[in-house]
Amino acid sequence: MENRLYGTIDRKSYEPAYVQLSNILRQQIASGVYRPDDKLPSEAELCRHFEVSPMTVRRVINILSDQGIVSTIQGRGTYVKSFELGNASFQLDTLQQLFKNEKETTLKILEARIASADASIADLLKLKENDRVVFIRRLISNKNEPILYHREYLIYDPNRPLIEAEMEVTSLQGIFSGSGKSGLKCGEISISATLLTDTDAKLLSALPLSAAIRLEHIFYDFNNLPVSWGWFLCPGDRLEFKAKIGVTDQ
Amino acid sequence: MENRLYGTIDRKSYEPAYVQLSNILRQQIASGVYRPDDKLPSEAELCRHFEVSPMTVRRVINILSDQGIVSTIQGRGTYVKSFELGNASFQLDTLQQLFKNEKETTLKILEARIASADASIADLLKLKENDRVVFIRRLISNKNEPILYHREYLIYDPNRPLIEAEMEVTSLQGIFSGSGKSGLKCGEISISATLLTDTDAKLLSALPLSAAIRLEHIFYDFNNLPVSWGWFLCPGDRLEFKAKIGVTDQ
DNA sequence: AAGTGGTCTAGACCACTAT
DNA sequence: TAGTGGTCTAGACCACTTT
Repeated sequence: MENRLYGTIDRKSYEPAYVQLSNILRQQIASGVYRPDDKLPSEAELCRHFEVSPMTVRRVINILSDQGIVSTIQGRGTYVKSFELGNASFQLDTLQQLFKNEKETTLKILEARIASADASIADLLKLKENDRVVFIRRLISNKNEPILYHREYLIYDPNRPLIEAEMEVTSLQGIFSGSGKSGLKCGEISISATLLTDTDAKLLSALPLSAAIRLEHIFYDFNNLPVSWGWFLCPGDRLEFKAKIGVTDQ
Repeated sequence: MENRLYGTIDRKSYEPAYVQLSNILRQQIASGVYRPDDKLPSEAELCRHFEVSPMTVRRVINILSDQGIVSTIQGRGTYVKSFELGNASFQLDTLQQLFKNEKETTLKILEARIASADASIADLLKLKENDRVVFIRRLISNKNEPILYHREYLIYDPNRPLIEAEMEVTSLQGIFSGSGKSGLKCGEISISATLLTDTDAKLLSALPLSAAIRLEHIFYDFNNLPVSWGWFLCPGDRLEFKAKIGVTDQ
């Protein structure tokens, strides 16, 4: 094959060799030196040209493979992938970043009380009907514009002081850190679209009959028991979740 | 420290040592042997106990770190992380899977014609106003229920036969593979909530004034020029994007 | 000084694919 | 048989943190 290898690794750089090499290859793919379905040079060739050990090249290929940029076939070679829509991933850290500017983001507890579980909540939290639950409503605003409205049902734990601690919460993490003193292990979140009710729209200073993103969540403790169920509402125009896809030459 | 290490690696297993070890550690974390903020045994200890080389242990720690389960601090140790909401990621492969059952999923081209770009489209696709673009409307249905309505504006390329090839497309990938014969390099996608217009609602057999997920996309070729801009609409109740978060003991 | 994570080497052996 | 990716070793050296 013709030699399309170029670039060298600066051993004096603070950047590790594997970072440099993966950047070199990613840029060559992004700039079209290697096109989708092209075969990359073999690992042995990469070792020789860039004067690194097999393990280092292996690491680089794994990184590119994890990023969905190349795929490997044992015995055949490493090939450039064309991007797939399904690889796009939306990160919730957009939400998290709301809380970075603490002074601009405020969290207000609208309501916090002990209630009794109706059939659907009992089912979700694996309780009996009429068992006690904690019901909390929160409003999160940025620069005095309400952005998120959160409703949550928590397993009631008489040993846990609940409301006081919540008042100071200024991070999204903090909202849930109080839930269940044994700690949360995992959870599921789903995203959907919904129509705001009149009362919800008023709370969020949104127009009646406007659309909103709904983020529903359920969290489990280390005994795999549900601890919290609830959902966030966010008016369609106040928050945007973005995803990048494909190779970027940064 | 007390010795909480247990489990062994089966060298005869078809599963590589690094997979076995990362599963062992993940399960111990999931089952509460190591709790959030706990320190894992040092890499040297793991080497000794599981009788593997430092590189193998390193690889395992990197995997767990990539999965957001542990974090490492040089000179101090490896610690179990409590899960962060911001780590949740929604994958679009939910969409992709629609097309897995080819017989149940159909794609209908509602319209495909050459149009002239208005100001906003010219701006997005980096054209001049009134330049020619290809406008396509598609309806994607599952078991005869419409699920996605797609509108797309493509750079017009007189050398490319457009419509014929599109008719046979039965994958989400295929929708875009025709766009720009030089191939697509990357793109951006954003997700938001919107209200369906009356005509859109009719097309999607949805109630008027119902909410929908809107996925807007723009794709670029290897010259970093925009090739395609458009959006999908999906009624709020027909498709759900889910994310898992935290440690799962699978 | 001792312990920790982080990078890297120069090989070995294996499984798979092509010819 | 030769070439490819995949796993793994048994060290080395470095940077950082703790004591």
